[in-house]
Amino acid sequence: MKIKRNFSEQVFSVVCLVPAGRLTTYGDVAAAMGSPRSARRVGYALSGLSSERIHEVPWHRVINIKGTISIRGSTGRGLQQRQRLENEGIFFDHMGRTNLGQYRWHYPNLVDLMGENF
DNA sequence: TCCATGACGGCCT
DNA sequence: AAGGCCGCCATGG
Repeated sequence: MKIKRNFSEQVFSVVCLVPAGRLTTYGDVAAAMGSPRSARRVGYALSGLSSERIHEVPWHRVINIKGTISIRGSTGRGLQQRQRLENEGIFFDHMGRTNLGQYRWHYPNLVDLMGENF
Protein backbone atom coordinates (compact mmCIF):
# COMPACT_ATOMS: atom_id res chain seq x y z
CA MET A 1 0.00 0.00 0.00
CA LYS A 2 1.18 3.49 0.94
CA ILE A 3 2.61 4.97 -2.07
CA LYS A 4 3.34 8.65 -2.19
CA ARG A 5 -0.20 10.05 -2.09
CA ASN A 6 0.37 12.31 -4.97
CA PHE A 7 1.48 9.57 -7.29
CA SER A 8 -1.44 7.22 -6.84
CA GLU A 9 -3.93 10.05 -7.01
CA GLN A 10 -2.44 11.03 -10.34
CA VAL A 11 -2.61 7.47 -11.55
CA PHE A 12 -6.29 7.35 -10.70
CA SER A 13 -7.09 10.57 -12.50
CA VAL A 14 -5.15 9.54 -15.59
CA VAL A 15 -6.87 6.15 -15.69
CA CYS A 16 -10.22 7.92 -15.44
CA LEU A 17 -9.57 9.48 -18.85
CA VAL A 18 -9.74 6.15 -20.66
CA PRO A 19 -13.13 5.74 -22.35
CA ALA A 20 -15.23 2.60 -22.06
CA GLY A 21 -14.35 0.05 -24.68
CA ARG A 22 -10.74 1.24 -24.93
CA LEU A 23 -7.56 0.02 -23.23
CA THR A 24 -4.38 1.53 -21.89
CA THR A 25 -1.21 0.00 -20.49
CA TYR A 26 0.69 0.52 -17.24
CA GLY A 27 3.52 1.99 -19.25
CA ASP A 28 1.25 4.36 -21.12
CA VAL A 29 -0.20 5.66 -17.86
CA ALA A 30 3.28 6.17 -16.48
CA ALA A 31 4.38 7.95 -19.66
CA ALA A 32 1.32 10.17 -19.61
CA MET A 33 2.35 11.20 -16.10
CA GLY A 34 5.84 12.04 -17.23
CA SER A 35 7.44 9.01 -15.55
CA PRO A 36 7.99 6.60 -18.42
CA ARG A 37 9.98 4.16 -16.29
CA SER A 38 7.41 3.84 -13.53
CA ALA A 39 5.05 1.30 -15.06
CA ARG A 40 5.46 -0.99 -12.05
CA ARG A 41 4.51 1.79 -9.69
CA VAL A 42 1.31 2.28 -11.67
CA GLY A 43 0.37 -1.34 -11.11
CA TYR A 44 1.25 -1.00 -7.49
CA ALA A 45 -0.89 2.10 -7.11
CA LEU A 46 -3.88 0.40 -8.70
CA SER A 47 -3.46 -2.65 -6.50
CA GLY A 48 -3.86 -0.29 -3.56
CA LEU A 49 -7.18 1.07 -4.79
CA SER A 50 -9.48 0.90 -1.80
CA SER A 51 -12.79 -0.89 -1.97
CA GLU A 52 -14.47 2.46 -1.41
CA ARG A 53 -12.99 4.03 -4.49
CA ILE A 54 -12.87 0.91 -6.63
CA HIS A 55 -16.04 1.97 -8.38
CA GLU A 56 -14.90 5.45 -9.32
CA VAL A 57 -11.80 4.41 -11.26
CA PRO A 58 -11.95 2.26 -14.44
CA TRP A 59 -8.95 0.21 -13.29
CA HIS A 60 -9.98 -2.71 -15.50
CA ARG A 61 -9.03 -0.78 -18.66
CA VAL A 62 -5.35 -1.00 -17.75
CA ILE A 63 -3.52 -4.08 -19.05
CA ASN A 64 0.06 -4.92 -19.90
CA ILE A 65 1.91 -4.20 -23.14
CA LYS A 66 1.42 -7.77 -24.32
CA GLY A 67 -2.32 -7.21 -24.41
CA THR A 68 -3.09 -9.59 -21.57
CA ILE A 69 -4.40 -9.19 -18.05
CA SER A 70 -1.60 -8.92 -15.51
CA ILE A 71 -3.45 -9.65 -12.29
CA ARG A 72 -2.52 -12.99 -10.77
CA GLY A 73 -3.61 -14.46 -7.53
CA SER A 74 -6.75 -15.49 -5.80
CA THR A 75 -8.58 -12.23 -5.20
CA GLY A 76 -10.77 -12.75 -8.25
CA ARG A 77 -9.97 -9.35 -9.62
CA GLY A 78 -8.33 -10.81 -12.68
CA LEU A 79 -11.49 -12.63 -13.60
CA GLN A 80 -13.54 -9.57 -12.85
CA GLN A 81 -11.30 -7.49 -15.09
CA ARG A 82 -11.82 -9.75 -18.07
CA GLN A 83 -15.53 -9.86 -17.48
CA ARG A 84 -15.82 -6.10 -17.31
CA LEU A 85 -13.79 -5.66 -20.47
CA GLU A 86 -15.88 -8.18 -22.35
CA ASN A 87 -18.95 -6.28 -21.20
CA GLU A 88 -17.46 -3.22 -22.91
CA GLY A 89 -17.09 -5.16 -26.13
CA ILE A 90 -13.44 -6.14 -25.93
CA PHE A 91 -12.57 -9.49 -27.44
CA PHE A 92 -10.08 -11.94 -25.95
CA ASP A 93 -8.61 -14.72 -28.06
CA HIS A 94 -8.19 -18.26 -26.76
CA MET A 95 -4.83 -17.30 -25.28
CA GLY A 96 -6.34 -14.48 -23.26
CA ARG A 97 -4.93 -11.78 -25.49
CA THR A 98 -6.65 -8.62 -26.68
CA ASN A 99 -5.86 -6.66 -29.83
CA LEU A 100 -4.08 -3.65 -28.37
CA GLY A 101 -3.59 -2.17 -31.82
CA GLN A 102 -7.33 -1.92 -32.09
CA TYR A 103 -8.32 -0.83 -28.58
CA ARG A 104 -5.32 1.11 -27.27
CA TRP A 105 -6.19 4.61 -26.14
CA HIS A 106 -3.76 7.37 -27.05
CA TYR A 107 -3.60 10.03 -24.38
CA PRO A 108 -3.71 13.70 -25.26
CA ASN A 109 -0.87 15.80 -23.91
CA LEU A 110 -1.86 16.05 -20.27
CA VAL A 111 0.28 19.07 -19.50
CA ASP A 112 -1.36 21.01 -22.32
CA LEU A 113 -4.73 19.74 -21.25
CA MET A 114 -4.55 20.16 -17.49
CA GLY A 115 -1.74 22.59 -16.87
CA GLU A 116 1.32 22.28 -14.70
CA ASN A 117 -0.50 20.14 -12.16
CA PHE A 118 0.90 17.37 -14.26
C1' DT B 1 21.29 -2.20 4.73
C1' DC B 2 20.47 -6.18 1.92
C1' DC B 3 17.21 -8.95 -0.26
C1' DA B 4 12.85 -10.43 -2.17
C1' DT B 5 8.62 -9.11 -4.47
C1' DG B 6 5.52 -7.32 -7.85
C1' DA B 7 -1.48 -5.54 -11.61
C1' DC B 8 5.84 -3.73 -15.95
C1' DG B 9 8.45 -3.59 -20.27
C1' DG B 10 12.31 -3.87 -23.62
C1' DC B 11 15.68 -6.99 -25.68
C1' DC B 12 17.60 -11.08 -27.11
C1' DT B 13 17.10 -16.05 -28.26
C1' DA C 1 5.77 -16.40 -31.28
C1' DA C 2 7.08 -17.32 -26.73
C1' DG C 3 10.08 -17.35 -22.88
C1' DG C 4 14.04 -15.91 -20.38
C1' DC C 5 16.82 -12.01 -18.68
C1' DC C 6 17.35 -8.02 -16.69
C1' DG C 7 16.62 -3.03 -15.69
C1' DC C 8 13.27 -0.20 -13.29
C1' DC C 9 11.37 1.62 -8.69
C1' DA C 10 8.78 1.61 -4.37
C1' DT C 11 7.79 -1.48 -0.38
C1' DG C 12 8.29 -4.57 3.31
C1' DG C 13 10.77 -7.94 6.18
